[in-house]
Amino acid sequence: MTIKEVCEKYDITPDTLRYYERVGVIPAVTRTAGGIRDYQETDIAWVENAMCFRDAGMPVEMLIEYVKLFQEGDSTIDARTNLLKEAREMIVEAKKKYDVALEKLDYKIGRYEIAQKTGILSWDDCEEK
Amino acid sequence: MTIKEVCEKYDITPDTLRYYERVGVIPAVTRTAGGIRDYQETDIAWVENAMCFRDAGMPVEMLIEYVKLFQEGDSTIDARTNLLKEAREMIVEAKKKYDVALEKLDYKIGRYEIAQKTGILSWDDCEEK
DNA sequence: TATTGACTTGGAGTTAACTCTAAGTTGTAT
DNA sequence: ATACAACTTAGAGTTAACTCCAAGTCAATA
Repeated sequence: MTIKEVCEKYDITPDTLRYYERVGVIPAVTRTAGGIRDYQETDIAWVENAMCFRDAGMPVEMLIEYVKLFQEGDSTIDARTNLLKEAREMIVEAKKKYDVALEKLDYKIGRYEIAQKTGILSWDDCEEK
Repeated sequence: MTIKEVCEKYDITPDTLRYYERVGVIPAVTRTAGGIRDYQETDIAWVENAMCFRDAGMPVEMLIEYVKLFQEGDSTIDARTNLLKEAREMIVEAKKKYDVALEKLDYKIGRYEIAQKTGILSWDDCEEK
């Protein structure tokens, strides 16, 4: 699979894909004899993982660390497990914050929808729930 | 309430608080005769809102836009409602991605915990669920 | 075989969101 | 009254994560 095809499949730019490889967010991608990237199953799986965790707000630094440990082999299983658990905690905490914001938003939106009918706000926009 | 007290209460730096005020993420804060910030209830509510939405990944630009509309008065109720709904959508979408990552992580962690017992990985680290 | 368009690299530039610095002011404690 | 910590501003600097650029190489087509 060419870089272009991977980009289209995952809606990502070639620059970002090359950047991920360069800094180590994903391991070195398979190349053709001429040196052109030719993504195999495994390369694509790494891309998918990277994007998934980036989308969940995990820092690039953390993904680089994981790939580095992975490449060092089985002796890093403990370290990798810890890293994954740390990542899990980060995501769980972030989700909590998203829920708080969502609750606040829903409250505000409810208020605003009432205000839209009357054309005026009969309450303090900054009030806390 | 002094800037320091607000910082301690919300675990934020004075620089960030001043930055938020400067760019308009929150409206101008109440001052003492000498020009020193003296946060009132309302000022603090704005800070709390700003932090809540920033924690949920809302861009500073969006908060600035909201405050700007708020200061323009009741004629912007529709615009503000739309902004809030857009924000809601962003958060809902982000949460979905967090859930996908969490599922992937839990699967991996489960695998790794088995591997920790044996000391080796008998599976491909990159496999997809 | 010549052209054309996609690919390559190293390195510089951009953007969002802070974070720091310098120079000066305020307010509290001796 | 004087020190001294905490506050003020404008503006510069930093960091993370891309994003772009220039100069060159590869590969499919006329």
